[in-house]
Amino acid sequence: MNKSYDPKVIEPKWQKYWGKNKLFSAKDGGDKPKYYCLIEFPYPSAEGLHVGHPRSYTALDIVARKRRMEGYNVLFPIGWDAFGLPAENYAIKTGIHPRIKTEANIVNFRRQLKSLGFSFDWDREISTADPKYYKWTQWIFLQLFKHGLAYKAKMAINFCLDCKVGLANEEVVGGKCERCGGEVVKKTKSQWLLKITKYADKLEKDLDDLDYIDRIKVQQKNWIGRSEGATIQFKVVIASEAKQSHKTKNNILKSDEIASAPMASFNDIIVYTTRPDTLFGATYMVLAPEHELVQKLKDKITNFSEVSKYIDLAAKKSDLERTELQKEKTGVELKGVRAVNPVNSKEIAIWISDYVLASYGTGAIMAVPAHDDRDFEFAHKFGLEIIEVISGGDISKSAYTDIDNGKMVNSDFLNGLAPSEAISKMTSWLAEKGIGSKAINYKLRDWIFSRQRYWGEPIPLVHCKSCQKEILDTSTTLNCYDQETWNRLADGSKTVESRALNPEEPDRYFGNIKVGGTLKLANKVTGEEKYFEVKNVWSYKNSAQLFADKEVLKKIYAPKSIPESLKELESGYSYTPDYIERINKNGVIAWELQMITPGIVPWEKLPLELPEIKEFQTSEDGESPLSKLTDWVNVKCPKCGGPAKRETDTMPQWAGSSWYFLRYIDPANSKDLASPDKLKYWLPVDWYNGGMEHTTLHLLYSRFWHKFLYDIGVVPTPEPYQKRTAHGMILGEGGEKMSKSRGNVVNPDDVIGEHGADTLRLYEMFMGPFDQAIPWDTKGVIGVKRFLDRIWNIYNSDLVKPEAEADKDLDVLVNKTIQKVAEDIEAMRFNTAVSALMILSNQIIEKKSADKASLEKLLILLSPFAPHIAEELWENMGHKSSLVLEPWPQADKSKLKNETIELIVQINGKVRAKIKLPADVKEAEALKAAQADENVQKYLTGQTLKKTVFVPGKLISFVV
RNA sequence: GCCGAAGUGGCGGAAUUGGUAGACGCGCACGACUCAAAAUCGUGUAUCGCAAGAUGUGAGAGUUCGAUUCUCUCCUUCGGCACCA
Repeated sequence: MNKSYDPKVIEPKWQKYWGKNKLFSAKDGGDKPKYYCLIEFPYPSAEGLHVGHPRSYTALDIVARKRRMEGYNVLFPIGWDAFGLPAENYAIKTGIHPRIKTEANIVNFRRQLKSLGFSFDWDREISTADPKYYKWTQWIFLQLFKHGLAYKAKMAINFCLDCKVGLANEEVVGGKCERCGGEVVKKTKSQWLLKITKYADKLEKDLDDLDYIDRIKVQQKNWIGRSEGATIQFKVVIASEAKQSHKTKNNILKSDEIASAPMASFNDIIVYTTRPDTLFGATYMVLAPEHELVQKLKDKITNFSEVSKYIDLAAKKSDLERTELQKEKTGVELKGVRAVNPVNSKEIAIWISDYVLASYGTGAIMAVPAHDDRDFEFAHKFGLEIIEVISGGDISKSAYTDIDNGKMVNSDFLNGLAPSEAISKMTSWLAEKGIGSKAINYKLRDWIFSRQRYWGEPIPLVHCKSCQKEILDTSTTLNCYDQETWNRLADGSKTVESRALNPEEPDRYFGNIKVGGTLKLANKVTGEEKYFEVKNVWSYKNSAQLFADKEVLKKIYAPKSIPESLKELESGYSYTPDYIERINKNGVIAWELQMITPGIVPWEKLPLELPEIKEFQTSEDGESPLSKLTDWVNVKCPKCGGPAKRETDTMPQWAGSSWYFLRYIDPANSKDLASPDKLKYWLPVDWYNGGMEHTTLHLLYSRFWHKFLYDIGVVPTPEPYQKRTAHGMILGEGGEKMSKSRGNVVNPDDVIGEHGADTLRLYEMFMGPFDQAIPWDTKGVIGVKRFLDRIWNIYNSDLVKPEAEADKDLDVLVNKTIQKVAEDIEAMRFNTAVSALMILSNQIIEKKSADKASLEKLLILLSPFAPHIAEELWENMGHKSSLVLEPWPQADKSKLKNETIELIVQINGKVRAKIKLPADVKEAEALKAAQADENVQKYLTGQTLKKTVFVPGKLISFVV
């Protein structure tokens, strides 16, 4: 009677049954506690489902099914991340519209997912390419735009010369075009960017309270790359030819010399450093080649042609070259100008080099070759001075970068301190003197958000020349004469204060500010300009008292809202004492500004649908295919009614997936992206599982969007996902990545066809630790199928006779299994959970008998993993209602221990005997029994017993 | 270079308040069934040894009655970032 069961019959039967009876529908409310399980919705590719999908989906399907049995109202939804490049590339090749192809792929994916028996709520299915859906993607973008978090800037992007198409970073593989293998060059284009950097601190800090696996937290933290340090101001002076030629090593300037130096103060160079303690060791400074001051100092630099040549060379290097050629440092000294180290008035050289990045910090560094590896290498190559300021290393061999050891030397008032102490002492010294301040920097960059592609959400904006002209003509200009002020003001979308910035020259930063007016901010150093709408203006004196007294504040600002800066103060932020003092002395003007881009007008009639086109190829000059549709592009400006043009860029694939989990909550809502009540009920997502590859992309992006939506009051929680786990990749049979070209792709359809969905599900859970990459093993699949066949035979043959009486040992094992399976599911140790089920079934087979209750419990425990066979056998046992509705079993704590145990007897740490004893045996009895053992006696006779160790229920250890 | 994870049979892997190393599965060997094969079932399966026994969790040291588990040093593999000052 050893039959194998036929999944082809029972699996479709139960899939139909579950669907018809809506057993997996989530209710928007009710008495049950809610539980939101989420998997990353798939991109419906032409290849169909990959075996990797079921790994993640089965795992959370198990959790969802367990939660339902535990009495939760579970939301476990599914949808389609339907915009994306492959469908568009296919369209370019074949002329078939991406929508047609994508819809066909979705049909295939839906069939495949249904054939796996996942307990999705299919009534909430969504697709990001559906205009009813992307209406809200566009709406969120417009909110970002209106809050100054979306802006356009000129950027160098990747561009494939063969395909004549702009590429995303993800589409560049090894410096070549992913599609055609052609050469990729940098091309400067105007791009939309989202200001994710504004959320850098929150994205980092809030990770602490989340239940994300450590790897994810660490990776996101690294990516955000927060570092604490200080900015330090260096004055720039003109160097005499004589001083230059002597390569003066100890040229200390007198204070009047600095004051009378011919350079204006706004040509200070500000550097960012994490090691202000080493300031006495700064022997030169380095600017990024792109640093604006290089151009500004053009007339003063005596070797400008050489400098200019270097800048051109650096600009031509691709990212690849710039990192590949990092072995050898290059650079050019700016002759004719020198910087002054503010701590000791020492005159030092200024260099430019491409090892300093324009995009990080201030684009300028102080070089401390004795205590920084890169500076050390650079100083050695160009023969620059190296001064040791921390003892403990050997700076003749390498830079000493240890921050935890060593003592400050050659550093005047820092001498003798530990570096960490020196950092805080130097930082406060700099602040006191007004030549530096504490600063925080992030590696995170703004998110390049536009694609010159067709198959994505159109960006709902209009470019209007007349609106632009109006703003340019009517705006008040505010000039910034130094970079620091610019940096403080030009951030946008926050409150900025005037006067207090520079109490001595208040008018210099003051403009004619009106609510609703437009403010033009002009950087007089670089020529850069930015425009702001003035949202609010306040003026007040003696504000320090106001900060402290909330009631007074309310009176004064009753009709208006409290400015953001004051709110921050209330919630624990603080200003430095000298800053408060300056406010007291001078009073303060505060403006709430919002960055705007002149001439760009939101298109509010959403959705802005993708127009139909026939040519999907990006144009010669890298413009979106949409730009060729003149009828669509030319519109009336929604603001002034004049002639205007649409934005033709589309959003990247990451847009739709940044908020999809919100739409599942209320998928048919046409008034809101989801109703506030339902959002309040379902959020946050309780458990989200996905791939590690999305840690710094989708996961970070969607946290950013969610935090923004929280700030504007759309969603009720500051974080979208409470718990995030990640699955490992499934590799091909040889341990290599599965790919079409290697021919090692396993198609889930084939596995299901041969062995059934339950086998595929169970195998993927059993194959190894869930979070690790693991190769596919066809033989392993067979092993799991054998297990299911054995299960089938337990219930369908005379192999096992159901007994009325429960066997005591079996009862203990059943209870142990209940506990083990439950714990393992929560900890995602699915492999050992399956193993526990195998042990239980093997035991039943060995005993050739089992009671009804035990047989039922085995089916319930198996059902989240292999739901079809479990339902079928459940029905065969005579049950009328679905197994899905059964409660999850609880282990009987009194039945977790066997009555007899094998006590291990060790002598000097070596196992010498195993004796059967009652589980609750006392030490004295155990000792007697152990000493009575023949083998033990052999080792004990003639020895003196030094010590015995007794571990109840486990072992007894003799030391002789 | 920095950050992170991990090294256990022929293979995937079990084993956490430190207490029988190798659960479970694959593979392999032998046996049963069969004319035969497949499937299935049974037995065995870390290494050396006939055995008693000894050795054994990347390497080396340490703590301990006892270490895959804790500490230190080193090696290797994988993943992420990569001149981030």
